[in-house]
Amino acid sequence: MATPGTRAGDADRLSEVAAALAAPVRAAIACQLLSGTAHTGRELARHVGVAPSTASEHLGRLLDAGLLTVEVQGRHRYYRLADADVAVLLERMLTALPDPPTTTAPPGPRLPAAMAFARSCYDHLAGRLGVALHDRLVELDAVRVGPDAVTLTEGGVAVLGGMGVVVARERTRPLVRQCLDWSQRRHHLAGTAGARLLDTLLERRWLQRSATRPRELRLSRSGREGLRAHLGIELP
Amino acid sequence: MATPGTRAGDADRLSEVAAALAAPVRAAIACQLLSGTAHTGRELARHVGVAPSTASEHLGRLLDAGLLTVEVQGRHRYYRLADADVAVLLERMLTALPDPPTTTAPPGPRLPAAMAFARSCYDHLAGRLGVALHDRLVELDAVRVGPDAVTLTEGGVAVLGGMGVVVARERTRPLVRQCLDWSQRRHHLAGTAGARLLDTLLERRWLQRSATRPRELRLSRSGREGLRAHLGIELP
DNA sequence: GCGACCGTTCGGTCCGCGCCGAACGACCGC
DNA sequence: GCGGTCGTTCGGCGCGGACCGAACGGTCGC
Repeated sequence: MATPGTRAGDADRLSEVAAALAAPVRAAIACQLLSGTAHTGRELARHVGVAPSTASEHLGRLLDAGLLTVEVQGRHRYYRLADADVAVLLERMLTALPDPPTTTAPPGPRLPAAMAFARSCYDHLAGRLGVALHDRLVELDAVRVGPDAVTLTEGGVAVLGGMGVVVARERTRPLVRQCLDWSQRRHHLAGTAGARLLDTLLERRWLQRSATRPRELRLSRSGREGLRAHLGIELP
Repeated sequence: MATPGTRAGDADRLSEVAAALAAPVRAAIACQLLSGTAHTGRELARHVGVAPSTASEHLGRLLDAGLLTVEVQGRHRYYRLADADVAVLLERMLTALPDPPTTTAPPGPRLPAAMAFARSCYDHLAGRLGVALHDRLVELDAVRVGPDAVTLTEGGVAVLGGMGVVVARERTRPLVRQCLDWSQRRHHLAGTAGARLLDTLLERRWLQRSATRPRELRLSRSGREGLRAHLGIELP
């Protein structure tokens, strides 16, 4: 299943790694080492602007955390990232992190209190309904979630076809893709198939756009019945 | 370019986010919120086992770091992850982090103390020197790294030719290939070109095999100068 | 061997942080 | 209005971490 359900140990390990990177000096060292090259302690100390003894302590902590490896060569000790996993982790953090420090945006238009049951996300379906559909399609093996890619199965093409959704492979984007729902923090269905699905549901009047907030969607009676008939989903 | 070249600000922001997650309590809160549901401060306090006042401080820090959003509703304050980016970041960290805490591996058969500066890997060059050569050749566009394949460019044939390395296409294997260096966590050059390169360097006495450990190589003075002259590499 | 250098360890200072209990303001239900 | 609940802020305690300079063991070059 897509939702991991983090267990206690995860949080502990997470905090360990985070603590190892919490000091600006250590974060700078890690970034420096991210180039893949090895560096001596003194080089790193000079680069981040601390005394060699201080750098040594930081390097020790990074070693303890398992983020670094040291290689002794003569009177030098070359530090490098422990392995590819660590490099991947840092890269992911660096690419994914930038939440700007939340410059005050609190007033604004005030969110509609409750997350919409169904809403559109770009050109596909999101919200609780989007997640429910995604999960059901996975359950039916219409969409198959692999370690790297998500694919639409033969059966999936048939299931969608039965609902009047015609999917044609496009050059520009994958047939199916998972999109993380901010409100649900679960995946819903994106990609060409996701877009065609939304189109069809709107055409068939299974979904209708709200007059006041065009991104919000309402499930009609026929839509509820249609989804139950075609996919076996019970909706409130 | 493969190496992203992280800048100073990156490291700072990295340490900020890391510091926000460094405390076990905060990491636990973040994991709890990763389910996507909002929680009140007291709920979170109870869940992670601290006093409400303590939780409040932690929540304040997470807010400051931009990882959380709060939504006031009556006398309750519902905390949730700030946005999908944060969820993605946490997910990535949780999936990518597991560097096991470095289970003690010190005893063992004792590696030859220091990783060889240069060593042969089958029939081509590995170790730090192998990686340096590989990187430099990529930099010079002598070797071009594509998404699927690695190719030797026209210029690359010329560069190698200038060093006396004659490469001829063979039936049995690709001209160039990348070989992952276990000690360096970087690629070095393999394939026909890699083999011919090592041959030539040995013939020219730029490299010499160690008497005691034949796979280890020593870079001679002339080798150092030759590599600087032909490839512009500065070696220690 | 003798210096020169590299890196770690040690002692010491200081700041910040995590934790709590108590007090305070905000809000709900009655 | 009045208690009860929720959450924050405030003092206060104690620990751990960050930093440095000085001292110590290893290694290289001569």
